[in-house]
Amino acid sequence: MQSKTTLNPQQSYAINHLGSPLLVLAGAGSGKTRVITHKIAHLIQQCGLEPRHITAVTFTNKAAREMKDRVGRLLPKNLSRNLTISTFHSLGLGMLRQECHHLGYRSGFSIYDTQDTEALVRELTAKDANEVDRSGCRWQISHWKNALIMPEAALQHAEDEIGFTHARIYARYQRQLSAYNALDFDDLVVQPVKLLEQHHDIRERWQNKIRHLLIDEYQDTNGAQYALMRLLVGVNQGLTVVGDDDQSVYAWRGARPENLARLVEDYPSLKVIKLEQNYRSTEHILQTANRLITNNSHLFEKRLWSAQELGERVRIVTCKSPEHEAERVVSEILHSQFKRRDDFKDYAILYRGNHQARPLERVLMEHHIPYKISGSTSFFEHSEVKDVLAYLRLIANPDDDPAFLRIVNTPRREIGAATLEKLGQYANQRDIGLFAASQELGLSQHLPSSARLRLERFTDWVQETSRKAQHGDASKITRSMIEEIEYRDWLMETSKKPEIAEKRMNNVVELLDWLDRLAKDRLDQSEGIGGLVAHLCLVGLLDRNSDQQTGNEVNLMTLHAAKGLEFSHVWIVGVEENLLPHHSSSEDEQLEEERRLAYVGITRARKTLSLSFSTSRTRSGEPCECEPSRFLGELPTEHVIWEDGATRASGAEVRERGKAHLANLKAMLS
DNA sequence: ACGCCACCTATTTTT
DNA sequence: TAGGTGGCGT
Repeated sequence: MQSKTTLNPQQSYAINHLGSPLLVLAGAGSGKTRVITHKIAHLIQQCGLEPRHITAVTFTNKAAREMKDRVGRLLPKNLSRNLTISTFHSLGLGMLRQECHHLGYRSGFSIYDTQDTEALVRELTAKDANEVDRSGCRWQISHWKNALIMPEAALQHAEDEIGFTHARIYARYQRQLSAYNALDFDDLVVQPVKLLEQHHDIRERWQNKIRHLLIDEYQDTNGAQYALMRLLVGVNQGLTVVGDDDQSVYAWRGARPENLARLVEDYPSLKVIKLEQNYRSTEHILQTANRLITNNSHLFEKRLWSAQELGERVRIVTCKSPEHEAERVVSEILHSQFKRRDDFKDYAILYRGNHQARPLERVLMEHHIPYKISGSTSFFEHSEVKDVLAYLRLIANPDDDPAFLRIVNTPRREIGAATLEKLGQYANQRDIGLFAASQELGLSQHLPSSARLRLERFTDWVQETSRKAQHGDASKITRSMIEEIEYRDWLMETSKKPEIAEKRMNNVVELLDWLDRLAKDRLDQSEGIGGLVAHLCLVGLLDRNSDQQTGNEVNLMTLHAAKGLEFSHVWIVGVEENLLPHHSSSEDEQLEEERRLAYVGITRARKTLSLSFSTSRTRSGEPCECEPSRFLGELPTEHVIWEDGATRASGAEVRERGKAHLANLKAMLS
């Protein structure tokens, strides 16, 4: 690891460079985050730039939070306070919150997550028979948005029947969203782009606010994000982007690594700096990575070097089956951990697809080894969390029909399908939202008076709560709201077991606690409940996981999820043809992305790296033979060593080690 | 409103 | 093979 205080010449150059846009090509483990954090500190302390004029953008909330922490440690507290360090999406949300009326949105707008947009597409295609590929359509819509292609353009350029259908759905989708006064995640970048393109004055205002923009993981930017970046960078050209084309593994979701090249064209005065010294891995590992990636075509040549010792050779292990592979890996980890006296958390097992975690998980469990699988279901997928958020959404945004429908009868209010059907028709005719429709007296003619009464009770209650929310403390009102609707009872009623109801209620309580903290943090910004909810939808509660990251557990995750992390000891399993590279990635470009994925995995390792593959596995139920990945053949023979999985650890030996470990555990407990 | 059966599909995932 | 979804029946 690089010492805390020193910077190498390239890093220093990147930090000190001012006056023209800067592209930092930062190889794996070359200290790119350090460059960004130090540059921020430098801009403030040496250049006298005010913190509020600096914005740094990352791709995940976690990365943003870590960067905030690190900058905070470099600066006196009062200086880091007004910095903006956030994701593109949060940045966009902030802009929209101030300027949404210029785009026809009303304040209190809702943010729709993936599930919400899925539901919307489902609704839009309900009558179109089941001949529409819904997930494909949603996928396509997102790609259009990421490429800044508006519905009209999509319609014009549709090439086939499917494209045409999807484009028509896209147009309706977008219309529906704006009727709901709602934005999807992609809109959080696309709409700010529209805003800045259309309004010179607003653009200048934002350019004046953001005097220096820094972007991390730049190779992951998509078309819309690139456009936003360009619009935000003003005449003073305060731009620093850091990225690595060899670690671009998100093209499949719209990332455009060619944005690196575009930068050279769009900013003639661009300065390019390469960070090539790796502080992470030993020589054998680094050279293995270097060799693999030379098989890709490159825009910028880059050669990582390390001042570290040679270390151990990279091992390639042949196994009979994924089960055998899992036993082998686990046994090796036990052995190594015992021998080196290090922690389970120093070990990571990486794989291409989530399903590969299964056999590993089973074996780890058998041996009572603590492990952590990253990428579990999000907190927000729990129905109780969605319910509460839907309440808050409706209170902030009466036009949010999906929220209305979700909660109108949850808990039960005896407002049934027939009533909602009539309500929907009425709303449709008059082109208003369901909530507005249910408040209109004219509706009485269409509904029996008992239904009318129940509906009225609900809407009156929502309106009253909404009124309270405008003045009072948002989290307190949410708490009393949960009481008023007797949500706990509803959970008791609908859950199979009381323990489950309790667990679900705990989730609700956790959400409320979060709302508390959030409201306290942002008291000065006088956000409405809508603002809080929007923020919550974006930032999520992911942070709560990192709080509990004290556990000493073996890490299991996909290669994608491993990007940006490092571990002393890394295993990559399933390094097979059709798996890595994945069978659907046969074209050159896709193959290169698969190779980068392998590269990312390899460069996560500090001290030891092992790659394994099976010679057979069951594929879609059918057993099949498999070949070692072509990438293995591309590795430098002098840095790797091939081993036969069967010879090193027999089943008996695995069990033996397992027993020893178990005895260890027992000894520790007593 | 719920549960069961049949069918379909099977990368990577953040916001 | 397994898990998820949609439709239908109680």
